Amino acid sequence: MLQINFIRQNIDLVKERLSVKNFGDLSLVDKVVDLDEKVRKLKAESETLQAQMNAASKEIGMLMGKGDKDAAEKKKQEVAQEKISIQQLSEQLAAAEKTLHDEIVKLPNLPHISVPKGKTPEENVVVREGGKKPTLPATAVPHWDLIKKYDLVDFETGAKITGSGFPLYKGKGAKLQRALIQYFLDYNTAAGYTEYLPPLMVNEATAYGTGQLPDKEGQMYHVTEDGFYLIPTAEVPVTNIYRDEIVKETDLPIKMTAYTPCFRREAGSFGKDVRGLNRVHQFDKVEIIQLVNPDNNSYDVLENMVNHVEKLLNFLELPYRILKLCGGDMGFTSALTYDFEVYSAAQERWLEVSSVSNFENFQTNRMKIRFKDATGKTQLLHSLNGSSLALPRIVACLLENNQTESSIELPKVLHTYFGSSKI
RNA sequence: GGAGACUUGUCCGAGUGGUUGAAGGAGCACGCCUGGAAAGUGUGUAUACGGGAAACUGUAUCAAGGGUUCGAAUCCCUUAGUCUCCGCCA
Repeated sequence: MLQINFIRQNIDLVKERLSVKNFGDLSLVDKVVDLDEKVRKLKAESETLQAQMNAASKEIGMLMGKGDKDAAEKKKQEVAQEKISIQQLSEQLAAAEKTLHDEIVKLPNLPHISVPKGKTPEENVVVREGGKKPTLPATAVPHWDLIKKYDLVDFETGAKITGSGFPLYKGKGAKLQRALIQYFLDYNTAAGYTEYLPPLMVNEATAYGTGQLPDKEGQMYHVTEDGFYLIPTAEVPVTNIYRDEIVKETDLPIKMTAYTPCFRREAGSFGKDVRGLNRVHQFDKVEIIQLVNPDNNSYDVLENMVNHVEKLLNFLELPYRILKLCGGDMGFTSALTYDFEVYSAAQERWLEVSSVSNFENFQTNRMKIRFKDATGKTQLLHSLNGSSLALPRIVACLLENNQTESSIELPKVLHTYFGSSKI
């Protein structure tokens, strides 16, 4: 959520930045400013009346204390009149505040100054590429065939148990998941991230905090009986750990990592993109999250996280590229996003495996995650997060890119974790 | 799932309708004391929003929401959470 004070003081800048994100309705900015003015006016009126009433009530209390019942009764009558107008005014105020809030949450985060203009994914900018695309044997096949050949994932039985898009990992396929999760977590904790294992279902307030509600409601599985949502990413429960908290400046930065399954309805998606492990309803992911002091440049932290994920891909010996997303392709809450894609050699296409973003204070404003600075002032933190990494597409690439006639050769870092150098 | 107890500031803990944003203590910060420290001692120590150049000031907040009342931390209702016992269960 953007800060209303900031909008009020930077109307033109806000509009200009929103246009980079191709935000359609710039008049919403004016609307929000008008609503804010209305709220403030009503608030001033209402509080003045309230102050009068509080003073009168105190007087009555004092009169009662002195035993002057008649005077107290008289005062009561007077106050009773005022009470009605206070009620009316506070109803108006509450309605105005709700309207303001409903409108302001529709405004997406402002993109960072360096975000390229653009509407479609084609306009994302390739920052750099790394790794080497392999030369595959003539007999090379996509991962969904390799999965069958080595009996790693049973999609059909997964569909029988739950539905399509719920893979059942099996044997070495299951073990590879475990090995990757373990490796990613070890790699992250070695870099100073604290490991968490959060609840996989969250309540409404939590889903709202990271911005999944209200606009991405359809993306999440909803347990209506209890009002819970299955998490679409560890970002949701983990960032909310600090919701409504004021932390000490000396505790910063807060670095957290978590492995969780992720659940996504992906309503309406189908076709060749969703074959095999390319897009599923349940998948495993390890996430990294940082809450940092906004006075230190949080974009340095973003670069740092990008380098962290990039090194991981180097260790996995996968060919990758890093994209800086254009305004139109960025998420609602993000100020700057880098996507990581790995090259799936048999499918001959790039697959997104990580998305690293700086949200500045957009999420923390919603969640009221703050710290006390040196002067004793409370300030919002900046939040950042990224995947390190999402497993299914990594697995797809590991399988495809490392296939030989009779085996799949795993990168060295996984040998100990997997207990073997090949499948 | 059933029965009961409870939920106050950073923490502990008073407080059953009236100058209570909230006693007291601990912690923390600053000062005094000290050669230095401990002890002692003094002062200060929530958040949000609004007004004001500032000093300061108004409103709200005692789990959350609603109600009764001129007035609620205190009374009533609803919800959530914690604990204890029973049931069930990995």
